Amino acid sequence: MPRTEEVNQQIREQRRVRILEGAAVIFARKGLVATKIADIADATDMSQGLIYRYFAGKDELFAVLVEQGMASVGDLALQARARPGSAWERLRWFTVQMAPHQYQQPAYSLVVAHALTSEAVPTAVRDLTRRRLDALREVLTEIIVEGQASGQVAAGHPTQLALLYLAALHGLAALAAFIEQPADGFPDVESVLRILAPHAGRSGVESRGGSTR
Amino acid sequence: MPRTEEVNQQIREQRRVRILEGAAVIFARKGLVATKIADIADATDMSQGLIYRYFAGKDELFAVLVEQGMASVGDLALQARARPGSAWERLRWFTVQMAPHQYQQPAYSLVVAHALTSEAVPTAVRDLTRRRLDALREVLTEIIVEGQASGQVAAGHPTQLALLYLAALHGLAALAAFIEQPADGFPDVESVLRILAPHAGRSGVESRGGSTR
Amino acid sequence: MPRTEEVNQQIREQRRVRILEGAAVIFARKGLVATKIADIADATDMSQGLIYRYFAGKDELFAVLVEQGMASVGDLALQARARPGSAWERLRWFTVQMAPHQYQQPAYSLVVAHALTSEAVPTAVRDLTRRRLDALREVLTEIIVEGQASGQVAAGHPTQLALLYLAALHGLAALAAFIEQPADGFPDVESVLRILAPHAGRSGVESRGGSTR
Amino acid sequence: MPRTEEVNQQIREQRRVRILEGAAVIFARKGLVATKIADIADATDMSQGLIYRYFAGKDELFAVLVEQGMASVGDLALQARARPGSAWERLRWFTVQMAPHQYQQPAYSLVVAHALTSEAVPTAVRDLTRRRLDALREVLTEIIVEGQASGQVAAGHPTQLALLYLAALHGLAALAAFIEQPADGFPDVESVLRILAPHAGRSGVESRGGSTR
DNA sequence: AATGAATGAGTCTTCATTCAT
DNA sequence: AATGAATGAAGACTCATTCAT
Repeated sequence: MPRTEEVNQQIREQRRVRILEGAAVIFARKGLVATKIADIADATDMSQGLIYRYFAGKDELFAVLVEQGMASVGDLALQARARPGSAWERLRWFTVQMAPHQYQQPAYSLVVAHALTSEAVPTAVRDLTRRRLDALREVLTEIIVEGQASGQVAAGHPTQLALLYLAALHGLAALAAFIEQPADGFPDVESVLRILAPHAGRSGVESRGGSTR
Repeated sequence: MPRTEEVNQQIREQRRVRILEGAAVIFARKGLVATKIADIADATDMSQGLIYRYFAGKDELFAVLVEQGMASVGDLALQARARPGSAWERLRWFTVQMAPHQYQQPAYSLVVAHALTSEAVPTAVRDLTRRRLDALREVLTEIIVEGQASGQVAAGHPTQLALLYLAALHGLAALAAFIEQPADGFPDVESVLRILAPHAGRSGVESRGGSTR
Repeated sequence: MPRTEEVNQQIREQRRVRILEGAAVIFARKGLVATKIADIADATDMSQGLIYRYFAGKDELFAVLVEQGMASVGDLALQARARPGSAWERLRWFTVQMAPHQYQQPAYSLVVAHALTSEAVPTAVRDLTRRRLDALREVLTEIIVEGQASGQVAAGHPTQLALLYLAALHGLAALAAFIEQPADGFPDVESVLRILAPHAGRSGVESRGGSTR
Repeated sequence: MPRTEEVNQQIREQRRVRILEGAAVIFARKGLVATKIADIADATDMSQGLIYRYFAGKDELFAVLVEQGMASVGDLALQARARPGSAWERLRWFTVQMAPHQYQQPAYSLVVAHALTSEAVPTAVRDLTRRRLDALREVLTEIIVEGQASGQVAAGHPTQLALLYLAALHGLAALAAFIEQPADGFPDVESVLRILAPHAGRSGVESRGGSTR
C-alpha cells in the first residue's frame, strides 16, 4: 500500500496548513503570549496534543508564520525590483499587490509586525525578522532612489520614505484587523502611493506612471 | 510621629506617576498579557506589592494608561479644530504636535494601539477606546472636509483620508519603538502631511498653508 | 488511540468524587480560607492544576460540598416527616440516622456549619445555606409541634427546641472532629433525644415511643 | 510629671482591651486565618502598625483571646464546684452564668471553639486549649458524678454527659452568632439543663433543684 | 495517529509584618 | 507613640507541554 503513505503525507500537509492558518488569525488578534495553544486547537478543531505532532511548540509555530509572511513580502519586493517599467510603475505594482493583502488577510502582516515590535517575542525570531525587514527596506529604497533620479518619486531621504511607506502599509493592516468594514471603504492604492509622490508643483510630475500612461 | 498628610499625598502622587510611566514603556514593548507586574516593579524600583496600593491590578493600570493616552490625543484634535487659521494650517499644527510625540514618547500611542487592536485586552477597555477613536476621527474628518472645500486637502472620502493619516501616525510610533535611531532620521512632518495633500498638478495647490483663505 | 469516551467519563467521575471527599475533610479541619489548594492536592494525590479541571476554583469546590451536605440532611428530614409512626418515633429515626453521620463523617456537617457561621465564606453561599437551614428547621419544627400535641415532646417554643436540638447535633460533629476517640465513647442517641423529651414528671411520658398513639 | 507615666499606662491598657474586644468579634466571625490585621485596625480605629505595639502579631493576639476565654469559663466551673448547694443547683448556677454569656457575647466562646477545632490554629495554642478543656470537663464531670450519686443527674457515662452538655452550649453560641435575633428567642436555661436531667419517670426527680425550691 | 488527562512552572494578587518619618 | 508606605513571602490559578491509552 504505497498509496496509504502518500495519502498520509497529504493529510499531514493539509493539517499543517490548517494549523498555520488558524494560528495566524489568533496570533494576529492576541499576540504570541496571549494566544493559548487551546485557542489554536479550538480554531482548527484539533486536540491540543496533535498540534505538537506538527510543531515543536507555540514559539516554533509562531516563528514559521513570521518567516512565511516575511518571505512572501520579500519575494514581492524582489519581483518589483526585477520588473520592467519605470520605478513608479514598479512601486505601484508592489502597492497593488500589497494593499488587498493587507486588507483581506491582515493576519500575516500583523503577525510579522508583532514579531518586529514585541519584546514578548523570542529574541532570535525578532532579530531575524528585523534583518529581513532591513533587506526589504533596502530593496524598496533602491527603487525609490531610482524613482527620485527620474523625478517620479518625492525628493528626500529615500530610507525615510521607505519607512513611512511601510509604516502606512502596516497601519492599514492594523485598521483592517479591527474595523471589520469601514463605512466608506479602505484607503485605495493611489492614496497610499501619494506618500511617495513628489511634492505638488514640482516638475516631473507629468511623467509619473511612465509613458505608457 | 506620622508623616503629615500633605507629604503623604505628594509621595503617593509621585509614585503613581512613576508607575504609569514605567508601565507605559513596558506595555508598549510587550503588550498587556506579556507584561509581568514584576517587570513594572523592576522598572520602577518598587516591590510588586506596592503597585497594588496604587492600582487595583494590571488591567486597571493598563486601562488608565490607555485612557490618558487617548485623552491627550483627543484634546489635541479638539484644539486643532478650534484653532484659528486655514484647515491646512490646523492639520499641520496637529501633525507638528503629534510627530515628536510619536517619535519621542511612542509608548502611550503604542499602548493605545494595543488597546484598539488586541483581543487580549479586556473588552470594556477596547470598546471604550474604539469609541474614543471614532470621536477623534470625526474631529479630524471635519477639518479635512473643510480643507477639501477650500482645495487645501486632497479630494476623496474624508473618512478614508483620516484613517490613512492616523494609520501612518501609528506606524511611525511603531517604527520609533523598534528602531532606536534610524540611520537617516524619521520621516518629517511634511512627508506625513503629504498624505493629505491634493494630487499634484491640481489647482488650489498654491494656496496651501497660505492666508488666502 | 484515544481513550473511549466512556472510560474518560468514569475517570472524571472518580476524580471528582475523590476531590470532594478529600476537600471535605480539609475544609472541615481548617475552614475555607485556611485550606490551600495544595492541601487538597496532597490529600488526593493530584497536582494542583488538575483540581481546576474539575472545579472552577476553591470557592466553587466549597460551595458544591456545602450544597451536598445540606441536601443530604434536608432529605433525611423530609423522609422523617413523611414516615409513618408517631412524631417521637420519627424524631428518633432522624436522630438515629444523623448521629453516626455526625460521629463518623463529621466533615460534611462541619463544612455546612462553616458555611453558615463564617463570614469568610462568600455571601452567596452563606445566604443560600441559611435558607436551606431555615427549611430544615421548619420541617423539624412541624414534627416537634405534632409531638407536642400528643405530649411526646416537651412543651415550649417548638422553634427553640428545634434550634437547641440542631445546635447539639452540630456540637457533636465538632466534638467528633477534634476528639479522635473519646475515652468513654460519644453521647448516644437517647441522650441527644432527651433534649426534646417532656419534662420529667409530666403526663404523657409513658406513651413516648409507644404505639398508643 | 509622674502623672503622665500613669496616664500613659492607662491609655495603653485601654487600647489593649479595645484591640482584644475588636479582634474577638472578627476572629469569631472569620476565624484566625481569614481575619486580616487590617480588619482589626479598622474595627478599632487604629493603624495597623499600632497593633504591633501591643501584640507581637496576629497569632499572639489570638492566643491571648483564647486564653482569656478559656480562663473565664474555667473559673466559672471552679466556682461552681466550690459553691454550696446540691450538685443540681450548682450545675444550674453554672448554666445560668454561661447561657447569657453565650447569647450576648458569643465572640469569646466562638474564638475558643475555633482554637479547639481548627487546624489553622497553631498547634501550641490548640494543644494548650484542649488541655484546658479537659480540665474544664473534669470539673464538670465531678459535679455530674456527684449529681448522679444523689439521683439529680441522669445516669450514664458522666464524661459523655459533660461532652454533650458542652457541645450544646457551644452550639448555642454558634447559633447566637449567626441568627441575630431568633423569632422566638433562644432556648432558655431549663431547656439546656434538661440534657443533664434524669430520664423521665425515674426516681429522684422530685429532689431536683434542691430543697430550697 | 489522536486524544485529553495530567503535570508543574510561572504569574497575579494578598496580606502579615517592618520601617522611615 | 503613631502612621501608613513598603516589602516579600505565600497561595490561587493558568497554561504550555507531556504522556498514558
